[in-house]
Amino acid sequence: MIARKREAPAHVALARRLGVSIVTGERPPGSALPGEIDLAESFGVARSVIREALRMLSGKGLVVSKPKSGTRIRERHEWNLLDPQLLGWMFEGAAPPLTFVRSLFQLRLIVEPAAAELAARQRTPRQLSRLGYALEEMTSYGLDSEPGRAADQQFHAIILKATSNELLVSLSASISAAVRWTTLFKWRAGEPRDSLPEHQRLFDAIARSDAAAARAATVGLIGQAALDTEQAIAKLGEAEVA
Amino acid sequence: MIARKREAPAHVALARRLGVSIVTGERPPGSALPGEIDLAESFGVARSVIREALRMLSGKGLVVSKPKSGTRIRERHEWNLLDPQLLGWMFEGAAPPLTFVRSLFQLRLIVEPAAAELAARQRTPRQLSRLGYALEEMTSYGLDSEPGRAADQQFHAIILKATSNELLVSLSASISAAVRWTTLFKWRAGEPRDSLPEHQRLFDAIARSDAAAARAATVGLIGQAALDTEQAIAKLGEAEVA
DNA sequence: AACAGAGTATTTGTCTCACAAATAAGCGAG
DNA sequence: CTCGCTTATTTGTGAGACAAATACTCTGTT
Repeated sequence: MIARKREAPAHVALARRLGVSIVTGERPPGSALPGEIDLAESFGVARSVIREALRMLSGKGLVVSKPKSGTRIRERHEWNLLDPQLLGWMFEGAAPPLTFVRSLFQLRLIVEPAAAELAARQRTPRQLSRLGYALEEMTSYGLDSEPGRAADQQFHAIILKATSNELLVSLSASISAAVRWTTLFKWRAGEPRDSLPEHQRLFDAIARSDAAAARAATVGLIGQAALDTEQAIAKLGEAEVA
Repeated sequence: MIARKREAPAHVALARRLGVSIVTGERPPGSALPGEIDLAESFGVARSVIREALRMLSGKGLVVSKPKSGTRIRERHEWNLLDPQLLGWMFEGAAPPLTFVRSLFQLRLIVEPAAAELAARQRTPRQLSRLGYALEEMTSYGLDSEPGRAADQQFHAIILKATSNELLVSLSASISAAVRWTTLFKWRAGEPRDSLPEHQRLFDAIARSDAAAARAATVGLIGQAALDTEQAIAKLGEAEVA
């Protein structure tokens, strides 16, 4: 059972519902949302709840409100796409557009190999040891188990932290929120290839502070994930059509 | 004259004030904000305004509210550092910490050269022509003028768009919000070196679809900016101490 | 008929008050 | 001293009213 938060406050739940309906394209950019009074009525909550939800969305650049003209959905390029919540919302409905998934993996291929290089150069012995422990856990539990996936997240989080660049950490936190969903897709479409050997290679490279090898291993890891994910989406796409 | 918005709504202004006081470290992570009633009183607004401002901040991961325990400032690594507004707030007070500026330029050195490579490969003739126009304007107005700086922004925005990767666009939009402030610092500390030759090199590389040269030119551009900015901060730091 | 201006209606923005729900802290029993 | 209950405080939600801004309409003028 997923450790679902018992119950989010109404304004948070509302922001999610509205946010999902926007990022999935159900409500297109340029269009106007119903007035706050109408929204409150149709969702069965007070106007204050609606307003607080809208403020969260406007903070992410999704909407803009003006007196008399109402609340309109902003153009997609004005959205704060790197917001972790927003990225998560992208994967709430069906599979996201293929172009978006490709953009995501392209960004990963730019950022994460560079991060691995930095980590290989700057990691402390303590970080290396924690990295080894995470790798052990991944190996023993396997990527198809919950603790195994948690160890995987941990593994990559430690690498990021080792870069000692808080912007990189923040960026990858956003990305991994989305990656988590692509991983889910992969498993839903069938057992993907085993990524443990590549993880092992990455660990070894970081252990001997070999930046070039760390980069290569990361590129391999992401390239493999990109392939598997594309195939999974294609497969699930067929299933949906059928 | 800067096209300053006449007057932001109270909740937006409030979010900014509180946000700045948080990201500048004035209110440290872990500490609790005053209660909503107290905040409303001290700022002379209604509680609803306070709440809407807090919802914006919580959407950016800055704070978390719980009944009875109040609203607490979250740990820095939980912040959504890539939020453009948040990044802007970092530069509102005095100069930001040197480590942060270094992280920023390190991230630029990872992302923007890769983007330049992609742009060199994928740019359309139309984009190349617009790029040339922006370069012309930069040359004629000079980087020390407002229209010149606007053309500079435009120049880099076109390159990003040419990557046809919306996540890269979003990321660089965030970054450039911050870069704008570093540029200001540079000019305040004295006339920086002329970056037009490097811009010209970058344009030429993109024009002949030479990805490697585009990367090299971008690395040069950012490296130069990083140096100038560090010197500027050091200089201004001296001035402040004196 | 085209246009400019004032007026109006609608929508968000702000304020007030009230109560519900959750929970941290204090209190008391064992 | 520990555990469980009570309670007080704080956020969460609700209802209603008025203010402010502005898109729209309607009128009067050219």
